[in-house]
Amino acid sequence: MSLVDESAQSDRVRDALTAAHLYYMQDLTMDAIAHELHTSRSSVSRLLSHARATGLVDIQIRSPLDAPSRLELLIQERFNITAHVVPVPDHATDVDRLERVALSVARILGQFFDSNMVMGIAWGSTMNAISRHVTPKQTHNSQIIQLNGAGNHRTTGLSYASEILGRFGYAFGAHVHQFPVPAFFDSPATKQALWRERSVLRLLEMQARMDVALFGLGSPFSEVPSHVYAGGYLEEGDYASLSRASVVGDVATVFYRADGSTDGILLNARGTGPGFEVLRQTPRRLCVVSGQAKLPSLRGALKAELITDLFVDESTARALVASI
Amino acid sequence: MSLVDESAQSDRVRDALTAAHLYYMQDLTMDAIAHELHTSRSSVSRLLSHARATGLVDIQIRSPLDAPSRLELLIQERFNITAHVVPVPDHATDVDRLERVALSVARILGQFFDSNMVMGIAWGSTMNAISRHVTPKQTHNSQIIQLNGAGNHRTTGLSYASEILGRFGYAFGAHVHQFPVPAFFDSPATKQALWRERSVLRLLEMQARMDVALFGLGSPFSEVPSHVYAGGYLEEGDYASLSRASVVGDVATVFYRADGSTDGILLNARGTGPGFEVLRQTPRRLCVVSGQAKLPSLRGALKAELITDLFVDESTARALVASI
DNA sequence: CCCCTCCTTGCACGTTTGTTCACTCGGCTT
DNA sequence: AAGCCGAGTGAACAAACGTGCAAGGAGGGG
Repeated sequence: MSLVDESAQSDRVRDALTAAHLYYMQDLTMDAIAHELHTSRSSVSRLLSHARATGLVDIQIRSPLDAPSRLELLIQERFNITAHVVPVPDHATDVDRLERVALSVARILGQFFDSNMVMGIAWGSTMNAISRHVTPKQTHNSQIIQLNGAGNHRTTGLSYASEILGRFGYAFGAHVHQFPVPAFFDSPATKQALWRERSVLRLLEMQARMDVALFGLGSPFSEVPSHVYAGGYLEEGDYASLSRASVVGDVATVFYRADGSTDGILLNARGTGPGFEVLRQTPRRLCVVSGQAKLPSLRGALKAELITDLFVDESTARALVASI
Repeated sequence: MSLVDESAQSDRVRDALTAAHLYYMQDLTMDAIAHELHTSRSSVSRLLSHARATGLVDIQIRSPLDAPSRLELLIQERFNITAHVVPVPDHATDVDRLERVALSVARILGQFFDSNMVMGIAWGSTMNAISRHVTPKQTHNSQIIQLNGAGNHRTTGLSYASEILGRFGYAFGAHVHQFPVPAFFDSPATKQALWRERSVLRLLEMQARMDVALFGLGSPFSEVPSHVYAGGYLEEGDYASLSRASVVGDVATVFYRADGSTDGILLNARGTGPGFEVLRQTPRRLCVVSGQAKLPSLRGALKAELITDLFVDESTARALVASI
């Protein structure tokens, strides 16, 4: 980028800031702003879009604390976590549902992440959807780390996962640390060997002291399988083994049962995600769920105490509390 | 308010919250929201207005830190305070100017005030303008206290000042503590006597430990005199005395000279505002200035180190840094 | 030096939003 | 019991807004 571009850039930012001020603080119309800024109304409209898209304008919704929705209260009481229920009409399709929850999360994420923090991020269709909408927020000295490997026997998986991570990193101005290993090793021994490599150890150490974790849930046996299950990461035998072990879901390729337990699930010895004892040390663990298909998986994750903040669509939330 | 009204109220708030979510987080159109909420588009428009007006939706503008305006930087460097420059076109009238600065301050004030805080507030045309626009924000156990008396020889001044204070108190859900004394006593002895009353002492103690002070500036000898000077609070002789003492302005009826000094200004023995040594103990001291007429007054207040955060219109800001 | 490309601009149009007005529906009074 | 009052509603209109498009301009490469 040339010097000229740079100063044009900062001009643009300054104009956007001024426009935002005039629009959101002083309630001028875009017309009036256009006049003050000596440009056209359309340009002001675009400036304001830009200001919103780049996080110069930050719009938050704050419940008066005494009025979180009934559902949020119920979930809070029953599971001792903070719930953020996303209103989605009951007749919405699962795709809509995911998209709308993801959009909401993307907008609110900045409230959980700040300078000098480390955020761990999984990958999958939910994370992908979120990543495409994250509202930027400038931070310093913050890190985004990949929670689990993404390669399979066909590709190194780098592009998909790294695109996702990259978008988060870009939005927050954070360093991105990829985890260049397969999602599942073919043999536990290989994993153990790699887990002694210094480059991997460095990453594991960062995981151990991260401030925020962001993840969706996998649900291997629902009709709408998650990315891991559709993408060729697992084979027939693996499925059978998961089924035998009564697995109901996974978080970052670590599988668990309905009661939240993980002991004796063979596949976990080959998976690359952080063990739950590591995850549970993380102060804030944001879980994003949409669609009732993930309900069993969600129940298990709650049992395992993996979640501190749950983002969930309204009807799934209702189902969660309905079914004692 | 009846029980029915109350629940209708909370229904309204819940709807407003949902609408705000759908509009600001999920980018639906009002039409779509109307459909989901089973109401008309107009109602949604009103719901959203309501949500904004009551602070359910909070819109902030955050400079990327590396790009505060040139003016803000200059002021910061030269006076060691935080400046918030409000963009106002140069050809605006002084009334416009005041109104627009006040609106901006009203919108941003919530960022400086929170639960369990004590905020001291002066009164005058600036405060009046701000009070008519404050965006509500619910707080608990917070207090608003009046910085100086408001009576004159004709009225007790309670209604004017208490309307102002009342609006702030209502917006923040804060207790309001009025200061039922005249702006200036006729004799210093009366002031000293009252200053030993327990009710007054209680107020002075609160002033001494307030967290935020909010005030405008008076400028006795400019063409556009402030409320105190127009309202019959002072008499001919007082003016002469101020003039002899080279007074350039006042903060909450405490007068000062261009160099920030107050010693030997007789009127201060009869005024009721907090002494500067008290004010300077307050962690955040927000000063709102609009119009170049107040420039000398502003310079004096800066010399006296009364200000930690300055809100000022663009052209006055420019004049402030231009003139060295 | 010219041309090509990419980015930005303002206009024109269609869409979205704010607001006025007439109306309805409880609650309270006479 | 009738009637009045105020709050809230949707329809209709007017204002404000977003966006596709063609034109213009700056930068880089041939």
